Amino acid sequence: MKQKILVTAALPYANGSIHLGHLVEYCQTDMYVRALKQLGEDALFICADDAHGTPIELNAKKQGITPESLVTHYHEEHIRDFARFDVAFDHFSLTHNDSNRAIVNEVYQRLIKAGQIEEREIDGNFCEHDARFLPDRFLRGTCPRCKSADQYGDVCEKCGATYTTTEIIDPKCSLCGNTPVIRKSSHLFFKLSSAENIAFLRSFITSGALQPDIAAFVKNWIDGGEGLRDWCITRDGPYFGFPVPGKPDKFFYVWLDAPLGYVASSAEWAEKHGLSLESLWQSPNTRIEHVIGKDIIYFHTLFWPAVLKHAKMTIPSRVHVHGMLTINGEKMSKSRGTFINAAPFADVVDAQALRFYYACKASNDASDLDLSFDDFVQRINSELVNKHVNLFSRATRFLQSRLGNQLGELPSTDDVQALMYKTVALGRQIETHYRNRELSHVMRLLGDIADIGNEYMQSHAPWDQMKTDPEAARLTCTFAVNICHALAMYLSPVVPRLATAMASCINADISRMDAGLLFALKNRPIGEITRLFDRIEKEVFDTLIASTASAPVQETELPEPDLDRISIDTFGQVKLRVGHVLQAEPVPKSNKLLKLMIDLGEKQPRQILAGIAQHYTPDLIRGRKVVVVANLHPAKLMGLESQGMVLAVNTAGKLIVVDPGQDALPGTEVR
RNA sequence: GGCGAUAUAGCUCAGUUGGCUAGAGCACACGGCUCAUAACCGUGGUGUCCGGGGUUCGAAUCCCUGUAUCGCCA
Repeated sequence: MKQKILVTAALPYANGSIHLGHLVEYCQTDMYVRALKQLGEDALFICADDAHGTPIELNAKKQGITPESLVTHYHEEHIRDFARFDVAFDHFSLTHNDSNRAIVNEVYQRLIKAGQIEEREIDGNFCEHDARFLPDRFLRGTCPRCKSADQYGDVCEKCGATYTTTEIIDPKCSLCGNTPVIRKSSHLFFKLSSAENIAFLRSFITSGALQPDIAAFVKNWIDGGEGLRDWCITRDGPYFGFPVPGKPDKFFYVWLDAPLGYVASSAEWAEKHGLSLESLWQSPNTRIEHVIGKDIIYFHTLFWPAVLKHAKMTIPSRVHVHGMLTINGEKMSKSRGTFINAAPFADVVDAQALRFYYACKASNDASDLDLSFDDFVQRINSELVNKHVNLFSRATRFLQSRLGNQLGELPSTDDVQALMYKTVALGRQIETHYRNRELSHVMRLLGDIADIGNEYMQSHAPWDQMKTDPEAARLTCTFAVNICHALAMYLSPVVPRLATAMASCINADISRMDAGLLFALKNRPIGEITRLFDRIEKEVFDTLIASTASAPVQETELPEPDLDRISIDTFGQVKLRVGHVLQAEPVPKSNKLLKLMIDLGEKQPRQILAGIAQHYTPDLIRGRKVVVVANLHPAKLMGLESQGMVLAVNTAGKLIVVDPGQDALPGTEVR
């Protein structure tokens, strides 16, 4: 019985639209699976939408809809978007359904049986205002190590310290801003750090399932620093997820049920095809391959194989990690308009062009892939259109316009024999590269095949042959058409619609990828010739970026209340100037305000009130250089006009006036 | 801060276990062709292979170190 290859792509989160970054993974994996199938492998492409977790729950709440209708909305949208990009899953499910619920409960029972689950009581931050425990992301506070303010509940972005949500100083709920209280709550832990599991994971990462550099990377997590911790697999309600049987108000953590979505989606496919789930996930005859981005290595190389092992399911043969997408060399950015969703892209550019481009640039390692607009336009126009499509066009149209649409024999000369041999050899290499996911190598060799056709046309010049020997011209074009057959065959996983159109024009079969089937087109008519692909105008990206940049943000992003990005222009509207404090005196009846006269390099010093009296005496501030917001509307405080604002840092309740240094000249702009 | 990756022609990148004079595409220049979606073919490279040190008969490749850029941090 033939081995089955079950390939998965990571589950997209049903809380937003598919964008070009997602598509790197789905397009590449789709090309890989299509190639496997055409090579005669029994391959399956399985995926699902990831429906659970706090961000979805909160986003739904914000929009006044149920989480179910939110994820259904995105699920339907994702299906439409994937179809436009020819991403052809064998099955695409949603993790919030009964089949996944059944799998999760079953695996939970198996983990308990295997002695891998332990209940422990832990401290958590509970917000009484919102009546909920606050996960890391919904807690902000001051880093206990470097004292940077306004950091996440688990890690400091300034100094990189990691800590627990109970260690952070001055915690605040990022939903309502109130101070949470510490409450105990009991949770279930998967015993990831046991000696047994660590030994297993060590063998897993060296089993060949991971690229070598990824294996080294993961090994650091196991052996380095703090080592592995046990993994908390539950969350307190309210939480959008599956309830834990027998544990009121506890839910399974999304990262437990999401990867099990691979299994549940497989189960749905199996049922549709009259097969058992066991034949897919509990059979040595099935090879499991995951394709993931490097952002989720942790879950797929540690938790996931360990969970599968104790659930007595098949350990992945391969966890293939790819890099992230950058655009014009930088991370995708909403303010630069390069955060491009799938649908608007497909509205202005044939989606196959993106597949072609990604194939050209795809490496087999985890290095990032850059989409440069200039490079994209150049590559599509010069390689796809000028080289491949144009070869097709020149060969077929010559036959059509001058030779009655009829193919002849293949030339029997030695040079043609050699070229056929070379083409078949290139085809064999391409087949190997497809199996190894070396798509950029595929594309390079494909270019070599097109060169053979173009060079042959050029050197044999059928337009000259026509003058003396029309049948010789027919042979020349017949050879070129057979080269086009090779192009269509090997392009078909990458640009399936284009390849199918090419094949049907020349009545060629490309359902199987096999170099042995080439050079079979002779002595028969070719079909109707159509224009296959148009060049891309560089300007489409200008309009795409303009529309993306100006479009209102449709869906709510994860709550990041203090991280709203502004443009450089917005920042430029704030005029910050160096000021010299000439006079300082207390404001009567105020214990917070000081009245300052500040020289901003203008004709008259300005009167500015600063709320720093509890931290600075007049003597302490007088004579110092400060930073002032110079273009604030004047305001009246305690009956006195303030013509600006002095900048100060609030560090754990203590104010420190921002100091530009005594050498700074009054009036100098601060940027 | 920790860990990792990358650095090769104007641009995008190949370069397998160290091994001839370091390659390809694009761009550019010149020449050819006119079937083709102004496409195609040919010719053209003075590249501190990021800097510095080391191992070696021999280093783009291996080791150390420095710099820059990028990524990840449950």
